[in-house]
Amino acid sequence: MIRRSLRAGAPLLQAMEQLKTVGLRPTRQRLALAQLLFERSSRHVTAEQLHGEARGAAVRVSLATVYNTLHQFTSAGLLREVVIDPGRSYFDTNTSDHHHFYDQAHCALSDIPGHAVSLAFLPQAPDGSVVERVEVIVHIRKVPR
Amino acid sequence: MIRRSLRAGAPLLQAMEQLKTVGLRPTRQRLALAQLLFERSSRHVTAEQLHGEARGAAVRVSLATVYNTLHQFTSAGLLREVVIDPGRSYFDTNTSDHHHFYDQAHCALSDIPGHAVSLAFLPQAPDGSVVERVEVIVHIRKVPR
DNA sequence: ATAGTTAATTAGAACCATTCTAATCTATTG
DNA sequence: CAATAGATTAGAATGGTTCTAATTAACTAT
Ligand SMILES: [Mn+2]
Ligand SMILES: [Mn+2]
Ligand SMILES: [Zn+2]
Ligand SMILES: [Zn+2]
Repeated sequence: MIRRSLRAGAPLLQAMEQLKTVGLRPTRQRLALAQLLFERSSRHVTAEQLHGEARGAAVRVSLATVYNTLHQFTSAGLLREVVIDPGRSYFDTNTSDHHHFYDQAHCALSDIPGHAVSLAFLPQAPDGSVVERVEVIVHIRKVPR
Repeated sequence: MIRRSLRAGAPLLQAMEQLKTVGLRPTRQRLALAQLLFERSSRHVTAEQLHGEARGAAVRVSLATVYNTLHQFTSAGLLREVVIDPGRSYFDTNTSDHHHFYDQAHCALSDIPGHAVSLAFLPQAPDGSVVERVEVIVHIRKVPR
């Protein structure tokens, strides 16, 4: 018990810190979801997936709260929403500048480091608007080896 | 009446030609939708929008047929599906190599010619897969002038 | 032209990810 | 320890999309 708490202490404290700095109350549910999301690196999860993981880890949390939390984390800059699949949103724990490979047949997203793609634009943004973000999606397909 | 038929003849024949070459029966509904889609250049429409236009043009067609037709046209290479908005698919009449500006606040899509964007890749596609298409989405935001 | 065959259309139901509601609970503050 | 603002929740509602199975229309062979 004690040993487990001690081990779990570091990521939990880190999660509390994160939540405090973005002005969200560190509730049991948000702390648990933050740990599931951020203890591994670079994840692309759907709300249903994360809800399933929470249940699997014996964390009692409603699907509504999972949705609320994912959106709050996104607004706070802790997550990024990736819209790539009609009718399903992915949430990306990698908020650094990067792009994606996407295998549509397998609904599989993987990262491309931002520095690995360079692009030269001619077109200005339409008059009266400003560029917010450039997103590059490389659609790939599995082939027999 | 006659004058109208004669004028409408050209695009209608063109639409029949298109459908025939992709192996789809030129039904009243598909011909009407093809005309609505292709008589103007570079459109980005949702199924509901196109259905509304058809109704406005006194074309009797069900929403199910609009969906069927959009997907068939997409499979046939006459349209391209653009997934950019969670829970809404756009169909693009421009099937040439090009990219998009997207104003999320106004759900407004506009084209960027393919030749206006050049990119230098370092990353290979993951092992056992091949690049199918590279999609660039430039997220823009309207600013006060 | 006609009949037979195949494909397309349709209304309405079903689906399903997501959002909403309003009641309950919890963290925070004084 | 109140009082209050904020968070969670079950379950209903939403809305774009897909499905179903019955009807209608296009095509093919005669
Ligand atoms: Mn969202
Ligand atoms: Mn689709
Ligand atoms: Zn990513
Ligand atoms: Zn386009």
